[in-house]
Amino acid sequence: MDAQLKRGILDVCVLAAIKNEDSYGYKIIKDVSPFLELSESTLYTILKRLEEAKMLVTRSVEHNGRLRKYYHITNNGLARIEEFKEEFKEMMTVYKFICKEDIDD
Amino acid sequence: MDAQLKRGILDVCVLAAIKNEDSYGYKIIKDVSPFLELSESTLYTILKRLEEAKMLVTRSVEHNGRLRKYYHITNNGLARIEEFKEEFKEMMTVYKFICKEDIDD
DNA sequence: ACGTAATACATCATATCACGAGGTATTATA
DNA sequence: TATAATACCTCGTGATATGATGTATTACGT
Repeated sequence: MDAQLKRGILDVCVLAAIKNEDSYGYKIIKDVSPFLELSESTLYTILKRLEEAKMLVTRSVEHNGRLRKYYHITNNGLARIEEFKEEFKEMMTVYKFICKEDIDD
Repeated sequence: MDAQLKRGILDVCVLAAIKNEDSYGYKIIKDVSPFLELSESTLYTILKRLEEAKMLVTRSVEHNGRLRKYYHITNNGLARIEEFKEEFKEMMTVYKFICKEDIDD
C-alpha cells in the first residue's frame, strides 16, 4: 500500500495488535504484516511515538537470557482506537464522494 | 479529520472533483469541503504536484476580465483514481483487522 | 565447524506532504 | 466605505514512513 495512505492507520494498527494481549516488536510485525506491510524501522519509530504519547507502556521481560520488551496499551491508546473508528466513517464518506464522481463513465 | 489520515486520499479527492467536468481552484474547494476539509494552501500545493505528475493539465480562461485557471484530468489521473480504489480495498482489510481485535471487549 | 537465517532490539538521514501565515487583486454587498 | 466573496499563489514548519545501518543471540543445514 502507498506510504501516504498508511499514515494515520499504521499507529492504530499497532495499537490494535497489542489490544487484547501484551506483545513485543518482533511479534507485532509478524501479526500485522499479513494485513499491512510494516518494516522494523517503521515499527520501532511508531512504538516510541506511541509511548511518548502515553498510549502504551513498556515492560522488559527476560526471555532466553535476553530482555524482551513488552508493550501494554493504556486508556489513551484504547481511546485512540475509538477515535479512529469515527475518523474511518469520514473516510467512507470521502470514498463515496470519489466513487460518485465515477458513476457516469 | 486527522492530517495524517488525509494523506493519500486528498490528491485522489481533487482528481475526482475534476473528473467529470474541468474545474478551477476556488470551485474545487467548495465542492470538496463538505466531504473533506481542504484549505487553499493545501489545494494549490496538491494541484501543482498533480500537474508535475502529469495527472492533470491546465488551461487559463478569461472570466470577468481575470484569468481563471481550469484543471483537466489526464489518463494518468484517471488511472490514479482506479489505483486508489484498489488500495482502498486493502484499507478495508486493515480496518477489519483493527475491529477484529475489538471483539472480546 | 561454519555460514545463514531467524529472533530481537534500536537509531539516523531523507523525502513527502498538510497546513498556517502571508501576499495580490477584483467585484459585490451591507 | 468597509467587509466579504471570488480567485490566485508561495514559503516555512512539523509530522512521519522507510531504507540503511548497527548490535547480539540462537537455531539449523551442510
